Amino acid sequence: MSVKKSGGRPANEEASAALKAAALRLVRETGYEKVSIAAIIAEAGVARQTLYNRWDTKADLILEAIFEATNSYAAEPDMDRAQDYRAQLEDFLIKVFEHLKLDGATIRSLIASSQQDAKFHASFHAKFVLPREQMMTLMLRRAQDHGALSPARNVEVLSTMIHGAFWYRLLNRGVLDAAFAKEIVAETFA
Amino acid sequence: MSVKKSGGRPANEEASAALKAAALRLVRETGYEKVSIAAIIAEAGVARQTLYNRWDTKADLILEAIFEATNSYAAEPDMDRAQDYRAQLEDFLIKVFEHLKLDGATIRSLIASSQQDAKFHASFHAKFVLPREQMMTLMLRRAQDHGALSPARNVEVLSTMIHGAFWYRLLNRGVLDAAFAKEIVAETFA
DNA sequence: GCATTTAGTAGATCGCAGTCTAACAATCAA
DNA sequence: TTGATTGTTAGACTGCGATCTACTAAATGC
Repeated sequence: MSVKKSGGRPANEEASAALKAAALRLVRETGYEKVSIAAIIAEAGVARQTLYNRWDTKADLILEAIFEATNSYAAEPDMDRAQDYRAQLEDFLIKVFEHLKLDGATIRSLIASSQQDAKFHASFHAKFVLPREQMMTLMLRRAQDHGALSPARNVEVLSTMIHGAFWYRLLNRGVLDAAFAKEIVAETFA
Repeated sequence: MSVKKSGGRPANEEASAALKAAALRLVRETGYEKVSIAAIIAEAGVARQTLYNRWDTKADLILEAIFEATNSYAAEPDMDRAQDYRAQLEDFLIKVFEHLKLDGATIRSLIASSQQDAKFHASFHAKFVLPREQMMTLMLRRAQDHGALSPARNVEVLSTMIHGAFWYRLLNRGVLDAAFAKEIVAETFA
């Protein structure tokens, strides 16, 4: 994929980096909707078309910028505590909520954008949504395998309910804090 | 509120009705994003400003159109079955999912719009989201009061998880069918 | 060199939501 | 009847994301 046939001017990687950095800075500072393409390319010192050579939409650019900057937040949960599955889930949720304090508003906007553009939805779902959902399902399945969760429970549905709970709070500007994480865990293992 | 001080030309109620009808028809037929204000006012045979005299945004108009047309779908669940709380919740979810087959795409777009406009979010939340959430909480509390659900459960959190589950599926283009309703109910009463 | 290919630049253009303007219409109060 | 008030109309205008155009720049292979 993306095989170069022959020569041609090489893409300027600094331009991509500058665009991502500008986009990230401006979006965190000003908010997704208020940042214009004009502002991003001005800040990056790059032509409009150069941006559109690399990304199809504003949402694509900002997804990649956020994604690169925060990949670590989707990290595999701590395996040292594999003995306590409740605590593991709680830690995971608290870490996710912590990240959302910084980028929650932007992620809300990306979710919104994904509702308006099927191509972007596919990319957002594959890069962002699905991996987190699978990680959650995996954690629940492990808890189930070790007897911490009844074998009768449907871990996929449970994962959707947990994930859904904080999407719902995020999209409705509800509070996402450690107390909510605890409450979700309590209901999950009830 | 909305007290008229004196005279002035009375607002043409037919124009409002025509706008709502045009908006509803076009949105269901063509999709939220693809319908332009120009198309709506052309179909309604009304001036642009007349629309903006009544609604602040496209989202406001379409919310009201959808809301009026489908108020019945948020109806109180069947009280004849008050003896079986699991079945009551399942029926409720199945009814909601049934409605989403018709207007799910539009509601996804309204959720997206509400992420981009704080004023619209407040109105959407008050008119659409909160009533449904409260109805769910009420159903769960009744089940709890009658011993169908453990008194240890947190019904607000449970309600968020149930509601969140189908928001999550809706926003991620997942399947919303009777089987999913059954699965949610099973996990809730597990 | 020179043709070919791919990128970058600057700026015009398009489509659409939302605002503004100016003229006209319908109502009430005096 | 006249003035004040509010609504409707048609259309210009603004702002922004996205596309398109024409030109320039940097690489490759012969």
